[in-house]
Amino acid sequence: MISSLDSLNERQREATVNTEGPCMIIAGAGAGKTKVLTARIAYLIQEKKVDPFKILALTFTNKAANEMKNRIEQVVGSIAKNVWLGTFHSCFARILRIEADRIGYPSNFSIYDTADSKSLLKSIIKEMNLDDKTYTPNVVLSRISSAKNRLITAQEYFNNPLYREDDESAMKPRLGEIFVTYAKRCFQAGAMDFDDILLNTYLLFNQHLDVLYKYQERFQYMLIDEFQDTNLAQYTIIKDLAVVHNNICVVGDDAQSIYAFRGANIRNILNFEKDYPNLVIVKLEQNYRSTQNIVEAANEIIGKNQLQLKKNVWTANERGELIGLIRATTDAEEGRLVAASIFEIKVQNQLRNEDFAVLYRTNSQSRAIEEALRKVNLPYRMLGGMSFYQRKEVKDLLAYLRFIVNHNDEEALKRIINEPKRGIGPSNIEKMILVASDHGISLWEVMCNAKNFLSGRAAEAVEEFAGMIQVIALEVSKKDAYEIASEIAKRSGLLKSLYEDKTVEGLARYENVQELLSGIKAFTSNPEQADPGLTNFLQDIALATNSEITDEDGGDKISLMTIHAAKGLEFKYVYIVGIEEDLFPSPLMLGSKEDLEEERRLFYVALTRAKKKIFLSYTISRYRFGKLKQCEVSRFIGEIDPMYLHMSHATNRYTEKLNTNYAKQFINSMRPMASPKRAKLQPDPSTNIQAFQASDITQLKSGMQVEHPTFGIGNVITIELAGAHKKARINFSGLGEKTLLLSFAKLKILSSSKE
DNA sequence: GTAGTTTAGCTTTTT
DNA sequence: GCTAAACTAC
Repeated sequence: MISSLDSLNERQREATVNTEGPCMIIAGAGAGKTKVLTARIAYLIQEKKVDPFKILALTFTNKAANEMKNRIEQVVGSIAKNVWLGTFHSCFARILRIEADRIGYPSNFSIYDTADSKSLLKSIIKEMNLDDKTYTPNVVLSRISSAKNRLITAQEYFNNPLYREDDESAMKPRLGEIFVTYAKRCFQAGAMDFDDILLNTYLLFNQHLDVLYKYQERFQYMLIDEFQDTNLAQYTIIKDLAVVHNNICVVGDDAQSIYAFRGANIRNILNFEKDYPNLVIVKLEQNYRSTQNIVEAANEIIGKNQLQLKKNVWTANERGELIGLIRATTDAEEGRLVAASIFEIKVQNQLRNEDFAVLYRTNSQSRAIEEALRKVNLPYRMLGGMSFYQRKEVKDLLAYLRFIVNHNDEEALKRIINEPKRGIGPSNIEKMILVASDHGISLWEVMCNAKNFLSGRAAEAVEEFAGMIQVIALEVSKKDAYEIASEIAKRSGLLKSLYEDKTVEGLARYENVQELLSGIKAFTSNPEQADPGLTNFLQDIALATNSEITDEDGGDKISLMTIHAAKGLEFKYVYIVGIEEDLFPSPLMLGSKEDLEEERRLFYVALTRAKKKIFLSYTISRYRFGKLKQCEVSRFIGEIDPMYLHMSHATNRYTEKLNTNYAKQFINSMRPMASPKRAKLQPDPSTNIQAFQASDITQLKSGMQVEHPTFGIGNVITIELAGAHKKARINFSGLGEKTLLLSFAKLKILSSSKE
């Protein structure tokens, strides 16, 4: 018999073996949802002898997909690889690649990420001569995105007077036009954005019934993870696919629906029964993860919501410890207190770093925590945030690769045409775009014949660039992804220009590119890799966001991440930081009761990550947008019965000192002194700018006297490394303090001062 | 016209 | 705190 069935309780077993017909598993937090899902797939393969190729299992994140794949493999062996298991986006993209020609796309279509989409929208808005303040890319994209998630195409949107009225009353009457242009440009570029992957899959199935039949036939069994987070597009596609075999199993927890902002519709799970009257519902209500205190406090929070399915989450675990409250004065102190608490608990209980996690509402909160952990030498790992693949230099190299594969990829071309600088500036690009639209040919074709349209140096630069791309594009079928990537990195001059940049940030960028290259190497040299080609690599990378590369250094580390990223994970000790009214709930989510309920579900998700103990921390002041702001305790803390809470010792030491006005006083004392009146920046006539020779600024230290060609003579106050930049605060005589970015500043060192 | 600097402005969460 | 746009100098 299957070993995995043995470790299941009665309900879990029921959810596992009930394979025929529609089934909904409502799984409370920590109830063994992943366990059931994997057991179910293993059961299908081993017991029911179902061909793995005929099983489709969809998740939301790559992380969840990978974990599930590994667990199934442990039970059924390498045959597990044949299961169609992946994120909605990656599975549908796979189908779209196969069937691309049916909807007029090339099978090697590019995938635009959010940055690409916004950039394209920006240029469209500019070309249409619209005010970029009423039509901000953010607003336009979210409108387009939500339309696509509701299966509304650009044309339908444009033709429907209802949407136009909506947009007109929002003072954005031309949104429909922008949408249509955007869709056209994406199509011409052979590119899909994230939402297109869903929308086009839907259109493919609806316009080509033979294709739909093929996949309906193929997917004999379907499993959907995190069903509460599906949007209309996802739900409709699943439903269409399930028509023939009707073996659809959805797993979810309405209490953990936290993606409405991206179109998720909690009603998909609340109303699922209406679409499938003979639905079997299994509720997994026993929590195996957390202590009684945690389960009860979390239940109390989620009980405040109206929109939810009835269930009774309970646990047989010990009562456990109370929720610790940590109160700090600033975000930096919050970091210190959290780090100190982790250190103390770790030493006292002989725990590992990986038993701890720090969760926050926004990625920007990570900085203070990181600094504090670094100071006490606690190793940590950050998930999400500004991911590796979003770094400029990484995106640049990937854009080169994308463009080599797809010469129509407009956004990729925009990135690389003058990066590194090769003398093809905005006005020349403008010219070529004009020529292209006049002749009805693509920008790429213009570039290949630049001599006919441009003059002199610019034409040469363009042709050289185009020639380089052509040469390498010819090799795509002969060489693997790594060979192509390292060749283009060298020949484009990208590596060289980064190598020559000797600043701290230049060095980091160079290393990032090298890291990307070795990542590609790992991809091509993986023995299980059937297709090491560039096209395949790009398809893989486009939808793989962050986790992969960070997971490689799998040492024993504390986890730092947003609450969203923590869904599905568990830790012994969980610190939820920044429980403040202007942060969590997010002020942007207080528009409606439903929004607030989503924030409350988010809080619920955070609380239920913990096995042993939760710490909630807040501070009375916090740096935001570079300024110190006063904060209030979040309403969510007030929603927890005080019987579950206690103030931590560390906090009391600080709270003793606090009086009622302390926060205000503190902020006032921290407020930087009013900057001196800006003097008009006239170059000092005594400085001969022509002869000005900058010194090597890596030598620069605080206390030195320096000369700037424009600002004159000043004293270096501090040199600080702020993120990717190195900055110097310099007090110039007569001008006051100025902060200069050292990577650009031209400074002459006059004295090496008191060293 | 292009490259080099400085400043303004904006940040929820993710595929 | 970081990026893109605006500005300035070549």
